[in-house]
Amino acid sequence: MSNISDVALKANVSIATVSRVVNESDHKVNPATREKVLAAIRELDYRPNALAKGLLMKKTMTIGIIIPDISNPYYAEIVRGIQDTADGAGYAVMLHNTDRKQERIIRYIYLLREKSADGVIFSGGIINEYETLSILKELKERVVVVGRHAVDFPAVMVDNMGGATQAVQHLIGLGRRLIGCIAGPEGSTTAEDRLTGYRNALAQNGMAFDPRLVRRGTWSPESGYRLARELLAGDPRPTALLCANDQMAIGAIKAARELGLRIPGDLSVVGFDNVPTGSYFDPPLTTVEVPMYDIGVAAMRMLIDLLGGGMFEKLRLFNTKLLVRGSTA
Amino acid sequence: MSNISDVALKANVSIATVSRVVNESDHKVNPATREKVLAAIRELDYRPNALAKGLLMKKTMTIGIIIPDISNPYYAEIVRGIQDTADGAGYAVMLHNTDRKQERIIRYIYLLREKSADGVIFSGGIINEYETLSILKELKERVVVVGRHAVDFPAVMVDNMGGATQAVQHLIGLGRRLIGCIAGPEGSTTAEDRLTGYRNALAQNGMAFDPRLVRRGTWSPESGYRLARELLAGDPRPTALLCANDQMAIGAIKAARELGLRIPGDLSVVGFDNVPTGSYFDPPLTTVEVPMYDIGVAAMRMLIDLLGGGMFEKLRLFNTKLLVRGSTA
DNA sequence: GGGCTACATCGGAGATGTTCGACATGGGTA
DNA sequence: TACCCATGTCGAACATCTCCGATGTAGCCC
Repeated sequence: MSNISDVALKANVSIATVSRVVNESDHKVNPATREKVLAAIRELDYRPNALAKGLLMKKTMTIGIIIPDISNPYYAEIVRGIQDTADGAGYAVMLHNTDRKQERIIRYIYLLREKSADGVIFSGGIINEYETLSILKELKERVVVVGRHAVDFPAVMVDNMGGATQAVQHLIGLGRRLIGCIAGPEGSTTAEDRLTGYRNALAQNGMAFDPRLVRRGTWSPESGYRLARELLAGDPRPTALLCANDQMAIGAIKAARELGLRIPGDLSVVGFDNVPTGSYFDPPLTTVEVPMYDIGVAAMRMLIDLLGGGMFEKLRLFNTKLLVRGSTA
Repeated sequence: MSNISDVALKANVSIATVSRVVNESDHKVNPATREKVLAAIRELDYRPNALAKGLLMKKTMTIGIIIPDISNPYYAEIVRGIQDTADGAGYAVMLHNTDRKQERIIRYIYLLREKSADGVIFSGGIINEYETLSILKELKERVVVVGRHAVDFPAVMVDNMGGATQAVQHLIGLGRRLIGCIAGPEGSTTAEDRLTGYRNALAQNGMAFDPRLVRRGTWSPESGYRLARELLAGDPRPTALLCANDQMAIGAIKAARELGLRIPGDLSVVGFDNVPTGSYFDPPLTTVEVPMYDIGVAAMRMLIDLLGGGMFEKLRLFNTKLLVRGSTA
């Protein structure tokens, strides 16, 4: 690969002149010279070496994303929003999956530091997250967080509590009284908030919280299926189910069907997130819409502002929206 | 952030010695000195700067992935396989979405060059791909391709043709004679191969290919839905449908349901890929399984071998497997 | 015991590719 | 002649690795 001095040699000018042409720093360069340089660049197919540039400028135009799992459509959609925005602003993206393992989170944070990433977008917490995330502090104000976290970074959040409350309210409005919940895993703030929203709605309606109606899954369809079978075989048997995400709701519906229960008649089910395929189910899945893509966009915008150094809104809260479809009645 | 000379200063040794300790190059360093250096490193929380290292060594331990769209679960699963393997070998991953736009493909290739990525995994072709991909040649043998492509790189391929043929064979075996096809978009070799497999199966059974039974979608559920409505309203009306991926199959099933058709009775539907939620549908989706995760793993392994410089298998073909579930009978 | 050799250990300096401020040059104008 | 503006050149700096040479010491032979 040719470098800047190859270009300088070929164009018969100095290295600095080439640099000026490439960076269009100031137009203090003779048009004829500029043309010579551009011709040499074309001929050698020269591109400036980003490593050298980054080393000198202390800016790499690269950001890191740390999430639990890209094969989870929830995160895939957020990442897509981040990437489109990053790309538009000239940033490249490094992606890391943690599976919520503390060891990996820490490792990736250090890796991103070594690679001089300009900033990091982090999502998907773990239990003892404070000590873990404080490592991120070393990146000095270069972090945006998606979701509620133990450390105070600029954040994009979702009103998970409100969404869950609204969903349960909807079920109560339909006359359901035995409302079960397939919650997310412990340690996930998203899971906690949705569960809290569920409890709040019960409380607001003077209904008792019954732990026998609650199970904790892992976000996967399999876990939703398994736990729904448990709940539906138990006593009391719920007549409605709030699932902490669509994947588990999908699993739950399958379980109900296998047990001969009609949906929504015998069992109403609400999911969460509004993944693309939810509306294609039979019955179409009632769900709490979370604008994943927009969340990604907002997170990246916030990071760009942060890197820009000016003032900006340190917190962006997204509201959810209940989408009533066929799985509840 | 502290650098190597800070460490050298603190440990009272030369930069070279610190480097030797950090890289454990050879044990030609006094244990006492090593301990001093390690202590300084711990104290300053020093990490070598990957930019400087990469610049010098001409190796960044970073690879690029260029795919159409990470929010497509098919690619998300492949990417997950790539990343797990890359991570295990110490490689970081930069991700780029092209939406199959030539302009973006080219831009990302150049970007990866600028950033000195050690290698690239490419998937998701476009029409005039030869000229586009020949740019990749400049990366000089540092590319692994997923799927059939116009340029000869080491490749991981899927027997899409065989899979489609087997699926149609299955439908014919069930007594279906009017078999429609919702194919993928033009320009995608995956789409072409699956369509060819469909035609081959018809030919092998002495059945005529009827273009009225074929439509081309965009892989999305929406397109599957829309095109299925077209096909099912047309004449002749198909009694079975091969869809080029699960997403479109899901859309097609919804369309059929809305038209009052029973599945699989009135219409048998086969998808392709085996996305995780397919088995949770009602009826569970018969599909051609493509081992996406393993494909990602194989592609990354191949790239690692390629970067290693030794000999290795330049082509890896994955067979598909028909998963007969409830959507066909 | 002295001198030489060999080896273990460590330091110096160059090289990687880039940007940019400081400085040089050259021609034109007052 | 002096000065100024438009261009172009030079060299430092970024952080790292590695070759090569320097230093010191121990062992060995005479």
